[in-house]
Amino acid sequence: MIKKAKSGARRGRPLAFQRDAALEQAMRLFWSRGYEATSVSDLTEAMGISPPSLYGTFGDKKRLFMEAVDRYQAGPGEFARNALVEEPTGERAIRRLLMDATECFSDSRHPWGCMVVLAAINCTIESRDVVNALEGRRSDLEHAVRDRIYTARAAGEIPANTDVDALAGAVTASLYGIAIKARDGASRASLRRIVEQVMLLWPIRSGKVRSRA
Amino acid sequence: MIKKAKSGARRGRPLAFQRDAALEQAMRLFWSRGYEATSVSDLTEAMGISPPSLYGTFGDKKRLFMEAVDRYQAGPGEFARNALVEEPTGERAIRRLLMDATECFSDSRHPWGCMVVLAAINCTIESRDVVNALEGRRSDLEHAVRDRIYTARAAGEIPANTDVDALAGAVTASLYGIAIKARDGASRASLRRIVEQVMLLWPIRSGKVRSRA
DNA sequence: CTATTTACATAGCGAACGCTACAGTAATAG
DNA sequence: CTATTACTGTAGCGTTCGCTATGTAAATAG
Repeated sequence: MIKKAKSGARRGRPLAFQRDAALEQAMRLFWSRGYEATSVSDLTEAMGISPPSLYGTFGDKKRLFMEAVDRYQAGPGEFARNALVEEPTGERAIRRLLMDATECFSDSRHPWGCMVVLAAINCTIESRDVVNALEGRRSDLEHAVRDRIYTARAAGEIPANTDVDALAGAVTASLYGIAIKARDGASRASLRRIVEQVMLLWPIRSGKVRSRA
Repeated sequence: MIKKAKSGARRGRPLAFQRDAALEQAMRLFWSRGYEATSVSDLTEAMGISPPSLYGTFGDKKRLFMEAVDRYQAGPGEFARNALVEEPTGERAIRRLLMDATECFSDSRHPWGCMVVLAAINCTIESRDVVNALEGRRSDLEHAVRDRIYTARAAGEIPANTDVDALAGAVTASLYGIAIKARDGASRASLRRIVEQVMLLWPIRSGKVRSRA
């Protein structure tokens, strides 16, 4: 087992690879293929290290995946938290969430789609931990979206009788659907137009929920 | 190799199992776990047959999966085509599509979510055929939804300047998102409310696209 | 220097993968 | 009956899976 040192000169032979760069490659592989479809030999090859180095540095395949998910959410997936926190109104926050998701999910510089949505859909029972972990991340997002819309309603931005849960559900469902469409190769322009369409759901302030024609 | 006979008395030893019932079990397994995460031994156990019987009757794992997808679309997934064909107006067709999808995807009598959306997300490169096949099915659905909305627009049900592609994209993205939420265990009631929310996107007839508040 | 610590490289573990060879069994054809 | 055809059960093929035992190399500690 390879131990970690906090700082200064570490006792033994130093790592012959950059931990961050190797983790980045693992993230990309897990992102594009998913947890179980990415084999340890796929990983070692992409990371440029041997199996004992992988296990010594990252524990095992499962912990490497979890760390890759953390890296995803702190890196390419950072847009979600930013959008919900940095925008002054609920509408701008949700619009930016969906628009930035569209940009990220269709960025040609990395795999298409959302790692949190797509990386652990098809798993055997042995990988239940991983499935539950990503399910938890999705649940966290849904709660954050709901909270942001509640805040907007409390601020009087939308009618008091707005069904916040349903609106948040529609927003996150759209996000998941956009992730799948991006994975399928949908153009960025088409995804943007979908976002514009979804944003028409945002309630008007007049206090009356729009009814059907 | 086991050959097929069209009718009448077949020459050799008869099948010791019901082909349809075995295929049904295979469909359920592929539906709940996905293509690669379902092993041939999982399949033979659930189908109650031995590997040579599976290979003799269905070809190989890939062809069995394809046939299971056909069975899914002709059975539990039949709602999609029905909704688009049987309803008199575009709005009722889309509403029924999403509502029936919600019922199907959260039906406790079979696996949650949509097989076409979820059964081949995480695959290795060797299963590219399977991935492309499901991608094609999704593309077919999107075209059908688009066509149905075009028809509605041509019939004057919605404004002539409606962005049909974007609307169809939003509908199918919602459908995919609902599939993922159902897989995650979302309640049927919450999904229904999401559908109601999404249906607020349906354009009004007055000829003026709704603007934001 | 030696001792200790840590990481690397090779090589391979047991198990599961998709799939099939082989022998036997149950039907029809004549 | 025998011959032919078709399916079944057992047993195992070669490969890959996640993971690790073993021995060596490269750093610090004293």
